[in-house]
Amino acid sequence: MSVVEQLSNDVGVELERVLKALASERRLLILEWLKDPSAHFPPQEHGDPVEHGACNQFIVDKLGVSQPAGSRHLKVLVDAGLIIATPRQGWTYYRRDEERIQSIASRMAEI
Amino acid sequence: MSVVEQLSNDVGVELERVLKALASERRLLILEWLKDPSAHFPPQEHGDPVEHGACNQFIVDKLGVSQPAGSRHLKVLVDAGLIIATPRQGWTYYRRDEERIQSIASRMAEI
DNA sequence: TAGCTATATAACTACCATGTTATGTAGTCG
DNA sequence: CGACTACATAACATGGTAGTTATATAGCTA
Repeated sequence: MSVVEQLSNDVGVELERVLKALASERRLLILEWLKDPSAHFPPQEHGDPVEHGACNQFIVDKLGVSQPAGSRHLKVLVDAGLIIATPRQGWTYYRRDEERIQSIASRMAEI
Repeated sequence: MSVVEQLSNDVGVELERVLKALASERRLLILEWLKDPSAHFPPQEHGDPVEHGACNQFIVDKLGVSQPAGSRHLKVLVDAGLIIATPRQGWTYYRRDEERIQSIASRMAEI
């Protein structure tokens, strides 16, 4: 199947959006950090870093941008389906959607 | 090797640029068409479509944008290393850099 | 309830991407 | 040489991206 024909697939439809989401050094860093939250962020009092991911605040701090700017980067990644947000006890935790990321990586092999 | 560490590689250094180049429906179409120039463009009087690719004019026409707009899309792809330009007898032919594209696809598997 | 914290949203600014038309440049051909 | 063609570049308009500060919302906690 051609890349263009894939534009009618669930992933293919979103291909341009996903690529736009990935085309940012800061968002690539976020995805990298989320591969191993415990290694990149301070210990969390609530929420298991492995199960739920890292909280917004830690990510924003590490990015070195304002809280709204970091929050929007995370939203872009969520909207592209690359990460999953889990609101919990006033915090929001983010983790990679590995299945979806893998699916996108497969499509990229056919670009 | 992590994605971030790859930022010191030849491909990794360019990862953001490549993703920005790919994050455009029009440029994805160009790459798709160049997979098989003979199937997507009229016969060329000069230049072998398989060896040198399709000429600027055909691509621009098929995109349906102005000549400068199409020309710039092609330049973005060239600058990202995704296609190769071959000036010849007043025309410029473009073909995919399959080796480079494959290299990028491999890196994407580690995103 | 009152106040604190975490996150999201609004409003604004600056910059980049992409489109256009106009023009420059290089090669072809009569 | 002069006209034509192919492509690149310049100049400009416009929309989207990404940053900021200010403000709203929601959940703890005393």
